Amino acid sequence: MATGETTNGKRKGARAAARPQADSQPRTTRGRKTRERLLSAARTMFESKGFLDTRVSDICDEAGLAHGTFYIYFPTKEDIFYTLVDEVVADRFLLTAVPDDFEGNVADRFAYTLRQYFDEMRRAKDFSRIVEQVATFDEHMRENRMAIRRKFRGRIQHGIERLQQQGAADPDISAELTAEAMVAMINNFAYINLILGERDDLDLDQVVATLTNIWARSLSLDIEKANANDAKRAPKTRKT
Amino acid sequence: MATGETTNGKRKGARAAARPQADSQPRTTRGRKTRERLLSAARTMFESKGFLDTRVSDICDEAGLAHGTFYIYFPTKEDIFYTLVDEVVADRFLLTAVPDDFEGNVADRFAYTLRQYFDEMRRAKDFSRIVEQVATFDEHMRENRMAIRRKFRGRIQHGIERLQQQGAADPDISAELTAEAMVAMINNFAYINLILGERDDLDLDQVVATLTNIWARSLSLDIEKANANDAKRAPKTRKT
Amino acid sequence: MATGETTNGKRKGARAAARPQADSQPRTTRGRKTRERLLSAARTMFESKGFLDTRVSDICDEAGLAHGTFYIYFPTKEDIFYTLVDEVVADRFLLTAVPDDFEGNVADRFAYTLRQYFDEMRRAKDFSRIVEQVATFDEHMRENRMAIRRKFRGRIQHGIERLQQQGAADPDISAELTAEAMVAMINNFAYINLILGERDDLDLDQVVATLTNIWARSLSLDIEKANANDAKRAPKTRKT
Amino acid sequence: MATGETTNGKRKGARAAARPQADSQPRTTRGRKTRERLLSAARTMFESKGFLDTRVSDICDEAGLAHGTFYIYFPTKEDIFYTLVDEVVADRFLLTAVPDDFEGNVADRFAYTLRQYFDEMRRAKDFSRIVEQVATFDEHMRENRMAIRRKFRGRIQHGIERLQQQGAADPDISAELTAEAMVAMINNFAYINLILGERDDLDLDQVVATLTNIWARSLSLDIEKANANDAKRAPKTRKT
DNA sequence: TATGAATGAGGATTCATTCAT
DNA sequence: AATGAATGAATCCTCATTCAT
Repeated sequence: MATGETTNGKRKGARAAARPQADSQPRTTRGRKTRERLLSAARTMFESKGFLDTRVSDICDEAGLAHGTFYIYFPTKEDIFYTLVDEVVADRFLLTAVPDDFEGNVADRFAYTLRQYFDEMRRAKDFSRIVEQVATFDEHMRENRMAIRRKFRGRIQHGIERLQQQGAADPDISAELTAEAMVAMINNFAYINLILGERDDLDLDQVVATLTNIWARSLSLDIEKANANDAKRAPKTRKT
Repeated sequence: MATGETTNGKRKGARAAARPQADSQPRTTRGRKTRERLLSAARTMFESKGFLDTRVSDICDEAGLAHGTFYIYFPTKEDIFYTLVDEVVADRFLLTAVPDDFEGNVADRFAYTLRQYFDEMRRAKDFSRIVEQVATFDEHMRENRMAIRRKFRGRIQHGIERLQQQGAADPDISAELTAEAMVAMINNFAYINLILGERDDLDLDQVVATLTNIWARSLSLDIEKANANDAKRAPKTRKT
Repeated sequence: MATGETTNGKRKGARAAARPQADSQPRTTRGRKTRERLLSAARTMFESKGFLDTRVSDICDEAGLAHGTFYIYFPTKEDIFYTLVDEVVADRFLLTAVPDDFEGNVADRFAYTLRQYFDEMRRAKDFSRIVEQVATFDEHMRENRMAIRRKFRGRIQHGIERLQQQGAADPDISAELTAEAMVAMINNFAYINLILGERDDLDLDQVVATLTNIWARSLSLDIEKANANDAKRAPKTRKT
Repeated sequence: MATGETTNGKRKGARAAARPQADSQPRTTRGRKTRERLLSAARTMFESKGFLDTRVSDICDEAGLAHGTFYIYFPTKEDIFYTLVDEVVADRFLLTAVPDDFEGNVADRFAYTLRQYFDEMRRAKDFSRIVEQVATFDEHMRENRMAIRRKFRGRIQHGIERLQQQGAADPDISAELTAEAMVAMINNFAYINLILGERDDLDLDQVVATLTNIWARSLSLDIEKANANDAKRAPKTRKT
């Protein structure tokens, strides 16, 4: 025992020490499967009981594994949650990209993106609710959410600025604040109505049309001008 | 998290047994003062540590009272929180009412309300954050929040419908969905920017102007027509 | 929850946070009694099972208290041990002081001190064994032991130096190394024979005589000269 | 700590069930090498983290082997430690033997032995510290230590008795107690100063001289007489 | 009312050891 | 022989809540 070691050494030392190999990638197929089982069970439990009410043992029970097994793969409950988020949510932003061969004007594109986003939210409804929950007390998760939001806002802001440059949108409005407002509107609309499911009877087509309309009007969007520019910018998508 | 779940589950099995008189109004002056001290201490602690991290003993320590004293006044930690919410947040909705003698058109009125709301949010910034946190896992709190939101949305929706009837707003838009979108926009804008303080440098005047503009444009608001009607409806505010 | 709070907040935060009031002095008689019961039970358990094998719950069971009660009074098992050591061992050094009216020469004084020390070791035999155990892995305890040892050695060294100045001891030996050797001899003799009880049949009188003799001879002590000086130094003890 | 207790109790209830062939000598070269790697890794870990803080998995990691491999060679952590002790410490006693052709009187011989012992202690400083640690809670180890000590003491006692018979040492002192005291002095001096390294600046030559002097004086050793006898006893070392 | 001591269910985590491959 | 996944008993510690005074 190195002089200057921790006090007791037995428990304390062990506890403080770097976690063994937890979170390491399993080396065998069996291990990989077990890890998957844990992730799947964790998602099930988080979605049904929430993050706070889910115990590590709940996850293990659900996965049909001993308690100790959990710690071979994940150091804490937080970690398995982060991993889930990365796998489930991370690429959500990418999903909303408009395909290259998309046919339609700038408003159609906005509507398309919106629809993608809403569909994804509906799909991952339960998990998304938990993500929001965790973000209210977990700094790490909050930052994660904010980063995605900033990206999202940046994209909208950038779109507005381009339209302004094209003379297709009111040059006097603040692209930044308007974008911020649009993100707030979209996110919260989805959270309240799709995730919390406050109103299950919503017609998503109508919703998308309404929000797209708000967006267009708030910019005083001139679709003709925008279209003209679009055509010039990406002629390849127009090739017969 | 199954809707209707307990708050956080930690003490699930805890004795929910016969509580003496907890939560009853204290009969003596001294008792009333103690209750106030607890409420004040609770708010301080909730705001600084969050709901989950605040222990009943933290509240008592902050209030300079023995742990047991707490239960004379409140049966659980949740209860003191609800009480606080009722006292702090309850009348938030009322605060946004436009005074009778308000001078200005319908957009000014919207802007005024918005400003009131934002100011209040800024004022109760810390507490509001905790309310949002609790609403993500506490059914009771969530319902509370939704009720306020529904009221808020109803007011906006009603306003839109009236403007439509007056021929001052596009009759083809869905007043309901548009109102829902506006509430989402306003609430989330305030939450992210004022409560979480993502951007502390915001010029509230500009924000209010931007959001009001979005609202107006999304309705294709015709202020002249709206004004005319307003004048007829409430001539008393125009007297002098 | 202050922005920038810890990650999860629920468990982690709590665990990392400053322990509540543990280790505070109990305010009531009942509390003081309970603390005493815990200390007494801890000593019993430590002595019978050793430090490592004693569980906090063992102590509580022995004391007839609930597990949680322990943590009202002591933050960890280490702490209750330190407290015990302070109460049981701390003044061991003082115990070996020779009384003011002691009759006898310098060798008698040495023998007296030795006897005191041995008696005390025998008395606290079981606890002393545990102290030695803990000192092998607990830095805090080790330092505690070393400090006492340094004091002890200092006293012996000082005694040798004085005798050398008086011309009563060989001036050519290293007072420091000789003192160190004497302490090693005394401590280890006591540890092996009295604490571990390797040989229960020891005649302490003979042991004290033997060790005193070794000490005297190793200094080439001249008792006559030492006595003469002693008489001069402390005539009051000689006043008939 | 009840004598005969398990080492540390942690895994008391652990399955002490049928161990396959553990501890058997490996039959292949590869097996022998693996066993060596484990022993070497174990020593490294024990020396750096102490016995209690060293996990079986630490040893395996250090050895670059899978955790399961350990149990092919050693049934428990204790066992690999005992094996190490046997290999590292066992012959320590032998090392202190004075060579046949040693030139010098009886005090020189004592000094030589002492020096050998101190050198060896310094060499195996880290491991020795751990051995002392384990001896405080492991009955098996304690007995091991005591056996060595008894041998050591026996040798010194025997030496004293012979000198007394030769008329070279005070016949009135207890050879047994004096020997016990000398062993205590030597062991503890080495433990505190060489193993714990309380004082790193020690001049070993001076230390050996001082302790040898103490030994000689405590016997009232008459070197001349002792030499004379020595010469008679072992004339062969004088041949040439 | 107020106090503060006592309770004990509850959950996280570790790690020696076994086992299937 | 070697691997590394799986096990689960064991222990620590917290804190909401009750109770005796």
